[in-house]
Amino acid sequence: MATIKDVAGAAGVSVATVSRVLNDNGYVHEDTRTKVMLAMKKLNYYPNEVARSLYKRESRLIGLLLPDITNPFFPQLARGAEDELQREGYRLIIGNSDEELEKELDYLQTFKQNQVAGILAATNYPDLPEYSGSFYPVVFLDRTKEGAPSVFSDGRAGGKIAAEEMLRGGSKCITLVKGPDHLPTAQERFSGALDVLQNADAQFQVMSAASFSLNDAAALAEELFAAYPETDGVIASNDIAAAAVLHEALRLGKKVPQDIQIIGYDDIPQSRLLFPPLSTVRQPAYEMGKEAANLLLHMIKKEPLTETAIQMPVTFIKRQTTRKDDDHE
Amino acid sequence: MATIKDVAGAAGVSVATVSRVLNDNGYVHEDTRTKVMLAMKKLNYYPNEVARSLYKRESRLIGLLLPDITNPFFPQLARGAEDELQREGYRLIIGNSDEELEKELDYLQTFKQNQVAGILAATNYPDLPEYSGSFYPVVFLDRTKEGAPSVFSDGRAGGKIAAEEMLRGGSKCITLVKGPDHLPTAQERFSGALDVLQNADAQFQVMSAASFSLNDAAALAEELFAAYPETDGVIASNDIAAAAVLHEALRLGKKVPQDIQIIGYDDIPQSRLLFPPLSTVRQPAYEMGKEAANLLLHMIKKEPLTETAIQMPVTFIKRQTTRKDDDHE
DNA sequence: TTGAAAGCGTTACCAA
DNA sequence: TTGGTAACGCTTTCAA
Repeated sequence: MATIKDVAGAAGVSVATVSRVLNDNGYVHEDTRTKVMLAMKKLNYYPNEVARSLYKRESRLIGLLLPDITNPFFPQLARGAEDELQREGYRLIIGNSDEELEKELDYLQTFKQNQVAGILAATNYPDLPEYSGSFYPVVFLDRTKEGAPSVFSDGRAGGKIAAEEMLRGGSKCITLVKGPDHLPTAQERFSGALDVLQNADAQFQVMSAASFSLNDAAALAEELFAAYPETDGVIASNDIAAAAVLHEALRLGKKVPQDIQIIGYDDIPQSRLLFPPLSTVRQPAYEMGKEAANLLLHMIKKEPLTETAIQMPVTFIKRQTTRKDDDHE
Repeated sequence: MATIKDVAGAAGVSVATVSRVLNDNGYVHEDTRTKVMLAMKKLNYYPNEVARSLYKRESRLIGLLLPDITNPFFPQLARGAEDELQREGYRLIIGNSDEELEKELDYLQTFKQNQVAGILAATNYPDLPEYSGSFYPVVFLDRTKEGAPSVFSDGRAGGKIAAEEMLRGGSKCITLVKGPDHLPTAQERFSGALDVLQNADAQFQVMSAASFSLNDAAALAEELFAAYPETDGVIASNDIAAAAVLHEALRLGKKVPQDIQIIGYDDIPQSRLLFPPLSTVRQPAYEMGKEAANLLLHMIKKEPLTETAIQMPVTFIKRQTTRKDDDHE
């Protein structure tokens, strides 16, 4: 690979002037500029990012920390971030933590060692000192932290909407599925729904999901109908859980949405391909990724921030696992 | 962040000896080693990867090029690779090409500028000069290239299995969905199935899918039943398409698998949550990612390779969108 | 067994 | 408007 020296040699100038044309700063005569550009073209020169990073003490890499890219919600977040970052010349180093502290710390460590320009973190441990040190800017993604830059959606509102729609459809014996205790986002949507249900004229019960994994979702769905066979409405903790519940309901011969309504959360792409297509509360994952990337970009450029905590709106996607208003039995 | 100089200062030795203990090479007295280790601990020192990379002209970063992480098949590939690379201290820089040449070249370029140690590429353009230059080792993932290291699964066998199972279930009017023309993997599974169908006592027709996107899949499913209402078996190009077909079949009031059998391809995690759970041909995506990472690791270490083209086995996952042997109408 | 110093490819300061 | 050179943090000769 050609270096700046080669270019300087070929153009008959010093590396300093090559650097100047490269970065478009300082004075450089028009003639020598073209000479240099020609040489660069001829040698197919591209600057070594590693050398740049070393000098600048900052690379054009962004660390993206995710619980698990295998969960369909996160790839969208990642894509949103990537597409945004891309345009400014930043790339992503990705790390899946599996929600394990050790893995997370390990990734954080290597992010630092690679002099990342910033970090996008969907973490369960926002209070880690690693996130408050001023090594690099951090934006929390799908998570909040008091006073820290973050992008998330309105979980309480989402939970409320789900419960309201469930009631509107006329369910009288609702099972509310509570997501993993350690996930604040899961708790928020849960408590939003709980509030509504508690003040409503409907019977309801709560079940707890151990995780968002497929296996746990399937197990939960079975338990749910075993424990509460009279359930005629399920507010699931996310779309995966909802799919599992839908699956189990159909397996038991129930008609959806006539016998039982089901509402998911997230609106992952696959949800519309379920049958019946899943009614769900949509989080704008791709846009959240974009917003977070944007915020981070501003921080990296040390531009003043107007807002530091960006809350994205949540919307109800009415498909066919819920009934119409006038569809009550 | 503490540097090697700080450590040297604190330990009262030269940076050279710190480097020696760091890399565990060359002679260093036991006493001075402990002195140095103590200093490192005290200063919470971790070597700057960027500086290392610059000197070594190789970073501990691996470029991972994917069509689209949003397609559920790829996150698994990525996780497999990540988990394997992780153990040897390598991290992933990720790039989604959307199958666009320009984006791909752009990522390849920046991978090089970041001096990646190697590249894992799920590319449609394996013949690009970028892949044959000897800048960095490359392993093709889910793709083949004559004589080049690659990890893929046996598409023809997969297609055959799908067709055989379809026939075994007794379908007589089969629609075979052909995936995008530009995807060799899609063509292979297609031609495998085609071979079987052509030599069988069954009527069949072919439909072409423009892409693997959800929207196209949904549109295709509608067209399929409009064009071939008598279809009693669909061999889909992948699980997304199969989900769409299943969806449409149920919407039309068909019984699955009694009226129509459906077979997918890939076995993405969500497929078992469909109802009825999808019968499909499984590609071991996670393992493929692992194998590819492993192969690449060997190449990076310049270890001799026994095999360079690794073909992974494909298996039929019998769930409930296909009939039993004796289940014929 | 240790240290001095060159070099990896840039950028930026200071002189010219 | 240009060039020389120190510096970024590390590794690796080469000498001592």
